[in-house]
Amino acid sequence: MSKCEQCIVRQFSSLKALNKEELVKMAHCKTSFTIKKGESIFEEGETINGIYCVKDGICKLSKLSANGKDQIVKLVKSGELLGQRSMISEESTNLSAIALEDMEVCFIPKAEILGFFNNNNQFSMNVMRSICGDLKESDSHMVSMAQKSVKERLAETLLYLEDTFGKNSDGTLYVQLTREELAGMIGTATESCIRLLSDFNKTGLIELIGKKIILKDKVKLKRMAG
Amino acid sequence: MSKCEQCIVRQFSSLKALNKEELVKMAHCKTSFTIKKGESIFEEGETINGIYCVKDGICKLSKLSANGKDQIVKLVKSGELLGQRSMISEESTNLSAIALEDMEVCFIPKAEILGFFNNNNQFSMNVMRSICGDLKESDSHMVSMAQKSVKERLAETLLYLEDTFGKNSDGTLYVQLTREELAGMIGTATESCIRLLSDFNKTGLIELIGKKIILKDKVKLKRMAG
DNA sequence: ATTAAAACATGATTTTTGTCATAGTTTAAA
DNA sequence: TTTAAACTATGACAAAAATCATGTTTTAAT
Repeated sequence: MSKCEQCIVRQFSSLKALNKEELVKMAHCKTSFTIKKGESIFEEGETINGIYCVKDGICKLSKLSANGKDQIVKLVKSGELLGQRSMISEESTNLSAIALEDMEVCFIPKAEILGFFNNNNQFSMNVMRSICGDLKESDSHMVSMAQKSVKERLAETLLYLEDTFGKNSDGTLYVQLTREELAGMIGTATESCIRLLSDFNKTGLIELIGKKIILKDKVKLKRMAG
Repeated sequence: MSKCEQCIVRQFSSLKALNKEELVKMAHCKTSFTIKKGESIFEEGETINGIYCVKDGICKLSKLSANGKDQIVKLVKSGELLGQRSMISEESTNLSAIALEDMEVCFIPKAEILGFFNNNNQFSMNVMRSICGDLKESDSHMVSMAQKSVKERLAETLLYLEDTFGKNSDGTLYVQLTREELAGMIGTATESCIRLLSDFNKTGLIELIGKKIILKDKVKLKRMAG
């Protein structure tokens, strides 16, 4: 059992408000495990009695839509928490969390977190702020979906991916999504997504190296994203 | 200055957790006012130092999109609170609140609410739950926008309007939205919205009486909404 | 190394949706 | 009460996006 004190999650998430004593308590009740690429941390509809800390790796939060397609609602990277909403609402999860690469996560039982809520106002406020941030993001995401064209959404999403997850030394986007997953992020058919990537490639906005993507003209991409 | 004890907002919102003493405190610092149909309670980008209680009336929360259209993110009715997210995030509002009918609202200053946060855990949990509910709703709304056709979204929205706000004695939907606003809810062009309403009318799903709408076949509408 | 499955790609076609134009109707203000 | 502005409605057309078909490439399993 490792300590939580130096954990990346502690540095970046609501957990930063916890004191030494609380961190020790948490270290004692947490369970750590690894998730292989493609495996799920939890699935839509599942009941989870606690929250997950993402120590390493990236996962997608997705929701199955009525037409059978997976819509990706959000990507989550190391340092962030998962499952806060379900825990607080005392409901089953409305999203599935699936690893996009191998991951290391810790599970903290609900009782522990609720204890922190009662004794540490700063922690409660942090959690509230984090959820409020998600809400704002989700609302603005919703407006994009409703009002922007697929082309605009693709440009927007490519910029988001580079800004949030960075790029490899060869300049390609770090997050490796399949075309189907990228289509699932922007809410379109896989073929439409592929076709637009092809267009972007031809017009010099991006460069495709196999299935990897380099953003070549971020200024134009930004203008296109609106 | 009226008491808050019997107020509808106290019955239905997070405020239900407040005790008598806290309610008295709140009654002393609140300011009540009326908002005429079409007027705004606050506008996107404004800083609001507190929250609003909706005592009477319905308003729309909308966001101006890049293409100049107003996307309606949510409708809020009496008994609900407004502005929680902005207050907690300590940011300006990301949405405008505009009255769809004459309204009565109260404003509670931020300091007061933060005081309740510190002394009343149940209240904090209620606020968290309420925001978590908004988040879940927003995520699922986003998936609808991304994955459903305009026709499906219209059917879905009409059902939502009747279920949430009810109907008049003549069977027409209680909330009176213009076609432009309805289009703004489902994320489409006004003309497309009007055209589809016309189709729904011709196929007996709904009946149009002037600009009022009656849902005639909710079963088929549900099936269509998917 | 071979092979099946998954992922990528592109063309052809249809459906959906947006835009522009025009006209009738309702609403609210002078 | 009249008059302008806002709203509703519909047609014609253009643009955007989905679907279906087909073929290639990549990946992973045997």
